[in-house]
Amino acid sequence: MAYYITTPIYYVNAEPHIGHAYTTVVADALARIHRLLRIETRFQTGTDEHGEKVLDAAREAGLPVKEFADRISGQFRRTWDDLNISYDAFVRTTSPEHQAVVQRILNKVYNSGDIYFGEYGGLYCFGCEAFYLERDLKNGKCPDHKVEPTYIREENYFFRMSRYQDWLINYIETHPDWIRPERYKNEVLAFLRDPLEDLCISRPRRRMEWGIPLPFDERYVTYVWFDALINYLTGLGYPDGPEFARFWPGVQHLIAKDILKPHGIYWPTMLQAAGIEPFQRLNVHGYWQMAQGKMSKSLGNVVEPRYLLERYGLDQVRYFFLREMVFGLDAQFSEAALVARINADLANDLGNLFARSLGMAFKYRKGIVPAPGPPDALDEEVVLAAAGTAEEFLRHFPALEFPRALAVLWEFIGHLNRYIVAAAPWELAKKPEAAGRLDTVLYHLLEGLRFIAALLRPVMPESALKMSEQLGLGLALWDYPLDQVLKWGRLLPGGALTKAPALFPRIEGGE
RNA sequence: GGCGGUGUAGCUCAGUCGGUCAGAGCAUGCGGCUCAUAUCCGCAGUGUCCGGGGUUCAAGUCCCUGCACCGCCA
Repeated sequence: MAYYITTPIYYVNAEPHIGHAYTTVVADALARIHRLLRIETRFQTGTDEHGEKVLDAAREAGLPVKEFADRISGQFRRTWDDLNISYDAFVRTTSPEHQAVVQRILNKVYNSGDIYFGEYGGLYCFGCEAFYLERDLKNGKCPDHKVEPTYIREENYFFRMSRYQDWLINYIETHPDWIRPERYKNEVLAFLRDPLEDLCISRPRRRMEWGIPLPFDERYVTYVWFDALINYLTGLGYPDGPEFARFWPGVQHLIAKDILKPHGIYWPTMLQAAGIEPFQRLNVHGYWQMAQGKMSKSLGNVVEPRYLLERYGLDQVRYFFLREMVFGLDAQFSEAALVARINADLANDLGNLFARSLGMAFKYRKGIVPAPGPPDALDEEVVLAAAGTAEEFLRHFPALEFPRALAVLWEFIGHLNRYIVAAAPWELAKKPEAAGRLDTVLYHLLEGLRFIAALLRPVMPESALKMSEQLGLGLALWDYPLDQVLKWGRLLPGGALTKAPALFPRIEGGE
């Protein structure tokens, strides 16, 4: 059993923003939890570097296009490193390996007769890199770029996508979970109710040179989407790499809703034409809506991941992303909401629980993990709740139900906070005859915290590690597969706890 | 213009097959504890479940219709 998760390769015409960061954090969390479950995992991201828009952006920046692409690609990579993204492969479409795979696929499809040479004339928007019909324009201008398109007539190569329309419809209908959530599956099906056009997959070099040359006609370069989608194969060393054999077609693609069409229509038909099995699943998520309206560069409300990290902390941001957005739906983003989550969930609920538990262990037991005595009803409830939490969390999380999984975990955090009040260790500490009882309560608290840390690893890797260290756990125990880590009683009495600053400091002062 | 979707407490949202469904968290107010990051625990709310009509013994939950917002396609 193997698990292959991908993000889109990000287009280097602009710097990373919160939307890219969300997709990538989700992919990372999924990769991490599968690794912890000891499922062989491959996680790939990268950058998409060809095409007109990159050329334009480079020109605007006054840099040679390759240098510009290098720079932005590097920014993405650094941002992911800053976000603690555990990718196994970072594919760049300008790499020789990728170019070779693209050309190989082009040849294959060309030779099988699904690419033909033809002429097309129409209104072309350079910003969109797409042709428009008269009726699509708003006041004669491109609806996206507000620019009048140019009439161009040119000869190009076309991919016979239309030929695969019926196959695709049938495939979607016979694989109900192939595109999820359902809403996006319906959108693709709705689109397929109309006849599917063939896809223009070339650009004449004399007009646009920044792309991968067609292997069968040097006068043309490859249309950027046809080039980009193939990255999912490149990273696996298609066609002969051992990774390809192991991880394809068991791939989970992760995308935002704006690129549903290329992934839901171009990509599967391309694979089919190339004689490659379809991907396993397309997972589509929504947008972060900015409180001030749609995020756009011109409005100046683009939130940079780096800013959030520096100001609020890495794990805080990762937690927020997963807790706040239901996968597949849009969510509101505001710094106020982020601060509210940090203070309520991380500082008050979890951070404070951790601090008070360790605090009491130090105050009453010199920072040594005590040996538990026989449990009473209260303690047994904790053990039961821990097992139930782990079971539910591990069910929801890989199913992309992050808010639900985290809510379940926070239920348990609340349970432990209430357990403290009910058991009142400070009262027990006053009575020498209650020493055994106090040991038991403290042990249950610390062991409960170990469960929490273990489950939080995919979401907040650094904080989970800090918790683990402060609980005095050796890495040997930490590295067991998750299902073994999540057995009650693995925290060994006699272990030495460590004091440390607050895990998640409160953020004071309003916005 | 065609087809999704959404509209539930101040805010963000749960509400599976129509019958404790009128809920959770946050924010607010009051009370309690003191181990803790002025944290934690308990209690308290408030809602024309978008409007109107209908089906039913019974409707946020089904049907029709109107409005608002959003998305996809044209």
